[in-house]
Amino acid sequence: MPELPEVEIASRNLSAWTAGRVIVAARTPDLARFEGDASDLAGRRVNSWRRVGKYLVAELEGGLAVLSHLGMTGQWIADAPPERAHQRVVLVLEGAGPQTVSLIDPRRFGWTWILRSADVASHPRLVDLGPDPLSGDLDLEGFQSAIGQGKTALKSRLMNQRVIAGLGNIAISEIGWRARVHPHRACESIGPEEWARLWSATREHLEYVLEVEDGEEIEYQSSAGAKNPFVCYGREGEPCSRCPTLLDRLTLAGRVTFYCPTCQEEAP
DNA sequence: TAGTATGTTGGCGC
DNA sequence: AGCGCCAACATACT
Repeated sequence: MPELPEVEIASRNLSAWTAGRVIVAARTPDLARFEGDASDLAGRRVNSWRRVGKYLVAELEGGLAVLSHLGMTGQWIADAPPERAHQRVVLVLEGAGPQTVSLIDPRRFGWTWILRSADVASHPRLVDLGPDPLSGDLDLEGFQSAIGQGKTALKSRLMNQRVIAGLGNIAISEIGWRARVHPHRACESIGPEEWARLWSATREHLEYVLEVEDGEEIEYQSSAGAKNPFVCYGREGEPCSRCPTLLDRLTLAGRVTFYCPTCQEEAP
């Protein structure tokens, strides 16, 4: 599930659960997609967690860091019961507060790395990431210049983590619909007002999802009984909430995008 | 059973 | 060089 907002929530939760506390032991019930030596974590105090695009970074005392990516289905939760399925990494903590935090990842697309803090910024997964749309640094001008003016489809640029870091397949549908810009549009054809709408839509989408998904355990849309919180994603065949048109779907780069054929015209 | 899934990498052809 | 497309990774759910 995780796109930028879910990873941001995970970062805040992990910080609240573990900052200032000592890791007694680290267990890796499933070593898939884990690099480094888990035993290096024992005895280290957690200084902080932060988010970089869709990555989580924990800084530990002594210049060690944990880098974590949630893949498609990963989430960190506190005090997972031992019988909880799909636990891939478990950090056991000392003192008051949750006794463990666990990476739960049914589909096992997530990754965890143990590395030196000094090597985080140059890690191959992080070194080429584009600007983060939630960082205070990025504004409309920076957003537009990051995406650029080529012939490439808007969706491709927004999905490319080297262009802008953190947006995912859901965000692309939501941003396009909110901004009333078709995902197939060549970036060079997008006008100033549309750029302004795209940037506002990006911020509004991210802030909206941060609000609705805030909590200790993120609910996947695919899980039984989960309500679709999105304005457009997953709503093929439902009426657009701005006009009577039924929302449609298209595939680009192997991923489905939902859109309104009336509000989001294919040609400028 | 087949189809689908919120991510990323790497190969191929253009 | 950069893109579109595809397959791969591994699993759960409908």
